[in-house]
Order: sequence, then C-alpha cells, then structure tokens
Amino acid sequence: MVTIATWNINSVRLRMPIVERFLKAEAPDVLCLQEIKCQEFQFPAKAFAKLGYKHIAVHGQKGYHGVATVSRIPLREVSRHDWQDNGEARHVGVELLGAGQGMVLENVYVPAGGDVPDRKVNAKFGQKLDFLDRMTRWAETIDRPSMIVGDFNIAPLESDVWSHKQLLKVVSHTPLEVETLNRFRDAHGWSDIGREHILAPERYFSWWSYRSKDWRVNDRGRRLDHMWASPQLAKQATRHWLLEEARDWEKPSDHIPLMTQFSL
DNA sequence: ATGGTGGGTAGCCCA
Repeated sequence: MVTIATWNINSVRLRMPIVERFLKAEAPDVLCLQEIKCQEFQFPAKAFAKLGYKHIAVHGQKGYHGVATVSRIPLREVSRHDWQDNGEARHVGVELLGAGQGMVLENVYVPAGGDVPDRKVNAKFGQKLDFLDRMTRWAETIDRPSMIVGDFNIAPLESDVWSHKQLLKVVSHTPLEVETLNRFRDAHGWSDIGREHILAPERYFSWWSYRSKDWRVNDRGRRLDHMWASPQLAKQATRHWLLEEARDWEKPSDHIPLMTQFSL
C-alpha cells in the first residue's frame, strides 16, 4: 500500500504546525505541497525529517509559488518544468524508488490566471492557458506510469463548484479553461482519480475562499485540486478521500488535503 | 457592482 497526498499549503513555514498535525493524523507515504512560498534553503527540511519524511525534492522561489514533494519512501528528483518559461517555480517531478517503485509523481501548481477571463485584457489568463497547452505537449510524450497531482486552479465539472451558472464567467470554471484542461487530459488519457471515487454530481470541493465569513455555512467551494494518473495506475487506486476538517484547523490554508491509496 | 481575507515582502504583488 502506498498513500499519496497533495495540499496547497499557502506558506509552508507559517503552517508547519498543521502540516505536522496532518502527517501524524493521516501518515501518507508522500506529500506533495504547492505554494510553499519560500526558497530551497528556507524549506523546513529538518522538521519533515524528524517526522519521518527525509526524502525531499524542493523547487522554490522567493515569496511566491513554489512546490515540494516530501516522502518516507526514497525518491529521485527527475524534472523541473517551467511551462511558462518565466522562471516561476511551479513543478517538480520525482520517481519513487522504494514502495511504488517506478512511479513518476508530478507535482504542479497551475497559475491562477488573474481576475478577468480574457487574454486580451488580462495577460495572466493567457499565461494560464499557455501553461496548460505546454503541459499538453509534454503529456503527449509520457511513456511511463505517472501521476500528476496538485493545484490545477480549474474546477472542470458542474458539481465541482457551488454554482455552475454563477461561475461560468469566473476564472477557474470558464468553458475555455475546461476545454483546455480536457485537451491536457486526453493527451495522455489521464484518469481523474478524485471523480472515479467521488462520483459526479456528488459535492466535491477542495478550496474555500478566505473572503467568506463562514465557509461551512455558505459552502461556496470549488474543486481546484486534483489527483490524476495513467489509466493502468489509476486502476490500482483503492481509496481516495479528503480531509475537509483541515479547513477549520488553526491558521488554515484555504485548500484542504487530498489523498489516494494505491495497492501496488 | 463591489469588496471581502490572507501571505510575503518592503512600499505593493499574488491568490
């Protein structure tokens, strides 16, 4: 059994207390973090090692973005893609060397895309679409059992958002973004593990804005975080779940952790 | 239609 987790942590240094709480509660073998918001030398590697996660691949930058994969299983860093070609740290790829040997685990933080869903007036929206197009070109070349997890910043299905109608023109749920993400999915034939285990139209959210007084009452969530796998690997996923209570922990991230257990 | 909150950094950017 191998359990993989993904969590947009929104500053790993600030949130080490809840990361520790999570690792003790769920004990995943591997945790993929996004938005670590620090450089590699600032990453709290010693604290992770003390918790048993001594195998680490960090792709960080100053202040913004940044991803890290921490593991109890030996791993080897294999790639750091810059799908915007602008130096932002949004991806790290590793290969598992112990349990789950041979699996390639891609940890990605797709750009949010700004506020206006029109690349002519909002360059960030165009950059988001271009990032996904370059990921698609890359996905066409994958020839090993792989998993890609992280904050995709797109909620593709109607039941992935609190109101499909009200979010059609909101960045993260526009038809253009969903089409672009679907082309990425089809380029490799990725299986959406989350939605294979929590079937639409069942509610499935992984993010709630900080700008909501009571996130539980309004429940204006979106499924921005994903765990996708090559089809043959996805068939070995025995369990998939969320830790929604983490949204209520002290000084929470606005995202919650997602987990998938594999029988390999 | 607007502003609401949170993080990092250094006088605003990003989500």
